[in-house]
Amino acid sequence: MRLSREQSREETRRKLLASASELFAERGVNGASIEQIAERAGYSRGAFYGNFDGKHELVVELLTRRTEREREEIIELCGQATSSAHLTDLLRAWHRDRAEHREGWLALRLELLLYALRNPEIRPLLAERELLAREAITDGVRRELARREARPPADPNLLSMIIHALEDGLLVQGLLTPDDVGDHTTLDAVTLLLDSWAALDTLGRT
Amino acid sequence: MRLSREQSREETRRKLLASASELFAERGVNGASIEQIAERAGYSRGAFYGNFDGKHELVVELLTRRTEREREEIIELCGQATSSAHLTDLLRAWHRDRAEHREGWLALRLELLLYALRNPEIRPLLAERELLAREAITDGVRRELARREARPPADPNLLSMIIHALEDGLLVQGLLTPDDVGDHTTLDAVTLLLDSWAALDTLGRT
DNA sequence: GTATTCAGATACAGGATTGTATCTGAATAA
DNA sequence: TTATTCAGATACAATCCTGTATCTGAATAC
Repeated sequence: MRLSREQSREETRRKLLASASELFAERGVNGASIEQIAERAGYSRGAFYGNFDGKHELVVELLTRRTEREREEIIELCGQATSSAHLTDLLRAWHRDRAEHREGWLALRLELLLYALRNPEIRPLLAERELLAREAITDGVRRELARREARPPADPNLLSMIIHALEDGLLVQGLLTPDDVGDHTTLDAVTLLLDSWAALDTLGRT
Repeated sequence: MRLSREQSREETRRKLLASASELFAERGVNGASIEQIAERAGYSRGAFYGNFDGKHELVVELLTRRTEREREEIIELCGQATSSAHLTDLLRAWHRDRAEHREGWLALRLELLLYALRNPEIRPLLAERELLAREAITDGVRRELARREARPPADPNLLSMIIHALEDGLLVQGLLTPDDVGDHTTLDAVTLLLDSWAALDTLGRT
């Protein structure tokens, strides 16, 4: 069956965005040329300029769609998590889904961070994703502490900020010193933090 | 006074490396052309190729010198720290020295990380710096826990890994959601962690 | 003081990238 | 069916970047 014009156009945009994601991870936003992006998607440079004003607009669209997709993933992950699911199980599932492409995923994240660093007007697009993730973690931390019959020993937003920041930081350390950071390290660290926060609250109440 | 050839050459290399650092932070390793690097340093492209085989060799040299400089900074910082200095004071001093150029510093760090991601053979050069920093933090954590009359509730290397990773992660979060991460956040977080680790040990011994 | 060496400048050729302008064939509308 | 519109391909001019080859003047060696 032939595609309608609208369908065809959307399909082209989708392929161009997917191709760009790959190439941005491989060669960087600056290192990937329009021609390479179009070619890998199976199109000519003309098709690219017919669908995007330029690389900047493509990046913005990419960020928008990525944030939307991650929102859905987070909602799905938390939705299927009954209150009985451990926070560490959620993190484990989250990391498992990204395990195969970990370096590529990190590369793209760092590239987009740098792009946001140099184009402050798009920072909110990336920030939204961080807020969503942190909110989900805040809920998880609350539940975990409740399970340990402890109350948050500090602002829950600080606690989830710590765990969320830790994920990024450990990803980087795992890249640079793989011998010191295994698959278990993040979970070990989070478990340790939850235990010690529970301990701090327990001790504080005596 | 005229410079000797050797001095002159070293001076040129120094200026080229400094210029490259700036431009890498501003426009990325890929986005900065040899010509721009040479021009900002006050030289021609010929001078660049006379001193470096190409951009790759310059990056390697840059990494080598940066690691060396950071090693000295860490040693100096820890050296002047008598055992009476708090870990948080050291972190405060460390961050203070980088406060003015925080975004540029983060940009360069992320650029070099991405470069290492795509050139695995140079990862050890970046890794060495991470190990140095983590060792210094390990010492600090040990002292802080001792001050609280507690023993490390887990492998001290994991504890320092957490704090070190946290620094990176909070830097990123501070960029994306500045409202949620102030200057005090890192110190708040580290203080909280130290307190809760001490609590966990205390509780574990009862 | 003269010859030599070398740091850095200049010149040039080849290739890559960009953005636009124009062309073609299929999808829509009449 | 025929006319029109539009997605995508092709062609082109302009720019930028790279790497090398050659030139110049100052520092070293004799």
